[in-house]
Amino acid sequence: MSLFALVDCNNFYASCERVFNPGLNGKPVVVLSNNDGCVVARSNEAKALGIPMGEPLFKLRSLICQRGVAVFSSNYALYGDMSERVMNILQDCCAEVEVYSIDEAFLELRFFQQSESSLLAYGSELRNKVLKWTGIPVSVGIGPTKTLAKLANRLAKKNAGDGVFYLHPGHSLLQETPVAELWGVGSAYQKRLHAIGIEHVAQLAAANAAWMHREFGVVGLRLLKEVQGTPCYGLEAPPGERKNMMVSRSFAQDVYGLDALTEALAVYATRLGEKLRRCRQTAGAITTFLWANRFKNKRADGQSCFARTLELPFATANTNDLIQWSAAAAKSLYQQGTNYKKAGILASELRPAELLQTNLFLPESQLLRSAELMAAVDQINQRLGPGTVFFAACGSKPDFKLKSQRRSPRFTTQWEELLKAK
DNA sequence: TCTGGGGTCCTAGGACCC
DNA sequence: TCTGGGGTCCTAGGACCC
Repeated sequence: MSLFALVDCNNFYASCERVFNPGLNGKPVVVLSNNDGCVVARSNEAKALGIPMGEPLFKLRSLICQRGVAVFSSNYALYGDMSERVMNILQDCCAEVEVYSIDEAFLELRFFQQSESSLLAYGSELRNKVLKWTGIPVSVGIGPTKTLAKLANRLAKKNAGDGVFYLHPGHSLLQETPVAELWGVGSAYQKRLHAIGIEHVAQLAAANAAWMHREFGVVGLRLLKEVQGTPCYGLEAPPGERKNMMVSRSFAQDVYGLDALTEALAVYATRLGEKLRRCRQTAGAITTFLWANRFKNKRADGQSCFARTLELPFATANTNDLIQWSAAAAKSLYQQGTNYKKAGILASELRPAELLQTNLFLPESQLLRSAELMAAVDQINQRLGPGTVFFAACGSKPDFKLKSQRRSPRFTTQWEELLKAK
């Protein structure tokens, strides 16, 4: 029988903040999205106060004051580094690991004694090791498919045990677990399932396969099989070969002018170039997006998303190229009088940077020179801090568009920000 | 006043070809 | 005038995930 474990860090961002600030233990903690807009992580105490995921900060002001909620801006340098430490430990403990997101990983357990007690013991050992070595608490869910392991993880968090749960397909808890708790069931599927009387996971597991296929397509069929204990998904290879790469941000305020939009896009193009070069990829096409403010749309037609895709004459990861083409696309998309709230650039048709692609008008030597220039820029920015060198198109203060007023120090990645003894 | 930033997969429909 | 069947590729949009 196949066996998967899902290891998920508890309230990951909030836990990271606590590792370096133990005074936060037992207190409500929330972490905000970029721009300090919404709540994206909550400690258990914050959840108990009824703070929902995704709630905008402005709706929480009074609660935060009254209950002494600690509020942090996202500190991705810190979270990314802590994540790497956790994942390294998991990879030491198990040969087959898929890092699924910044705070969770699937493990495929092979050659494993499959009694429930030995599985639970293995989970506890993982848990204790990660907690001891990083300070991050994790929960472990184990089951014969990824979907069941994922659900087991939820149950591990909910049922105050020791944070480990093993779920087999016939488990009695499935009779009272709502289908919405399943991985792959969002609000749309939930509504359709409810409409035909399927409320709980056990009811879904008893559904007819042909009928599921007809009603919900292959996605629904796989969901059914997974819930029944037949794996349809294995561990995925690391996303070395990503298909797209995106950089997008909301603006702190609505933007009306083309110049300001172009400047913002230049900043995103810079980030995108860095991301591409870090992964040794080039983009064969880029799509430039502009979004009008969807909460206060001032357009007569109400349209809010505008996009233009450009097939590039040659694949590139050069910041200057990305800036030029995204600016050209923005110019063609721009409409006066629209209040823009967000913009972004998507790189697609990614291919390895080693495959230099030239054409008649672009000799190889020129491509090599441009790659060297970019490498030099990256090196300087790495050594002296991000944004030390940048293109003039980004304006004079490249980071002016992001609000991040409550970020904790980057304890583990910047020497100047090391935790100091008091 | 203030509302995240990424991604993936699947399906349907149109264009085009033999 | 009649107007098949099968395949591929592309795109837009929906649904889901963290």
